[in-house]
Amino acid sequence: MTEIDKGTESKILYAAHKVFVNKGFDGARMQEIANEAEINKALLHYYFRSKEKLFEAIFEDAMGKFVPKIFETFASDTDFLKKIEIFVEEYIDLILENPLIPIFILQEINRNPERIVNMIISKGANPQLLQLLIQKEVDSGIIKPIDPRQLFVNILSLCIFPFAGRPLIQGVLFQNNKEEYEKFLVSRKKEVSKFIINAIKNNDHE
Amino acid sequence: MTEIDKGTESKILYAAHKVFVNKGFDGARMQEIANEAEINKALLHYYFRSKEKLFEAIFEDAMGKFVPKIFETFASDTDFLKKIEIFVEEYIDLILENPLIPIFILQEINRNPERIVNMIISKGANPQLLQLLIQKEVDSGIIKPIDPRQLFVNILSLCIFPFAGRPLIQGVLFQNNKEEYEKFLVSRKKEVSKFIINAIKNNDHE
DNA sequence: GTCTATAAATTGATAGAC
DNA sequence: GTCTATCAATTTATAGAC
Repeated sequence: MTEIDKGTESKILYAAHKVFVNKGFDGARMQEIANEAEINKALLHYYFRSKEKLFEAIFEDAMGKFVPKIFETFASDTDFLKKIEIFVEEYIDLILENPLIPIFILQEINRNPERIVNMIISKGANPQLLQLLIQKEVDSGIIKPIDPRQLFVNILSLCIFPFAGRPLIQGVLFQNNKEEYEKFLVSRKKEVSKFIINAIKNNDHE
Repeated sequence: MTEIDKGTESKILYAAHKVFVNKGFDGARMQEIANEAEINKALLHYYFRSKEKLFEAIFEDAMGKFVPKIFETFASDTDFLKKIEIFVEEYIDLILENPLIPIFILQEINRNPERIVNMIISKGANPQLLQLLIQKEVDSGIIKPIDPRQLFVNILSLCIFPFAGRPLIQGVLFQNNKEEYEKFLVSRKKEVSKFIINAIKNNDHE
């Protein structure tokens, strides 16, 4: 806790977040969460019925922070290429503040793929709108012809993967230099949108 | 086993691969591996001392299939842009045959980041060479100025992420239509290299 | 090499006192 | 609400017969 004791339930949620995000559901231990929260293990079951319920609270919260954001930025009515710049910058910033969330989410959706879709839709995701919006840019000739879904997945890939694969890339490309990799990630905020815009901008158009 | 009984050790490795890749180390159970291999649980410990040792055999094998390949393609002496085409096509094909390996590797390197680096180097990865090679292309004006490491990470992101995030993307963008998503992944073999080449090709140059 | 039986340790969950 | 003590089930690993 950064703040001064916000009550037991908050302490539990904070501790559970830390442990689940680091270890995943299968690797997490209720005892470790209790220790982290500086309370007794039995109290976890008093506030949340089971490990599964406690996990769901944490997972839903993580999804809520990372999924709607994707669709919000693109729903604004700025210039499309500008929207990409803003999205990439803000999304990488968001992940920089919670660098373990991507691998946590990827891990858990693969462990239990069924529950995902409804959760996402309920959190306000509107993939159809986003696709139409991209298609409109293609039709008007502002960007080169591309399947909107491919572009969408490309954008997400470029933002998210470097965090999910961090140990690998940091180890191989940066001799495990944490600070250098941090800089590398920060500089991606500009590099990635440059890369995407170069890829799709239609130079014939004016 | 697709082939007719290759001996106990092979049966174990095949079964362990299946279970570990699907469930991860923490989620895997020795009993399930034994069932899958149609042998007794004690026999697992006879052939491999412990769950940890058995896991390492599987993990090393997975790394061996997916890491060296990255550097091999780029070491050939074809035209650089052609190399990107070939790499993207072949690497996506490789993952299509083992679609769960990416999330498996990402999950396990995050669970135990330390052991990674040495393993990769020992498998013949040569990141320095690849960086120099990209830098040469920049210097000669064939591709636009870019940090070689950024380009490298971009290529990997675009190839790997759509598999790691499959349940999410397939669920949201494809209403969970498995066949459609399969087609989408296959068409990425062409789409991704087009995207990358558009992004980096220097049109001023000739 | 392969099996049955079982040990030994871990872990999620509950009972019951305060 | 919070704690101690403990249950019950699971799970890795080993002993020992064949």
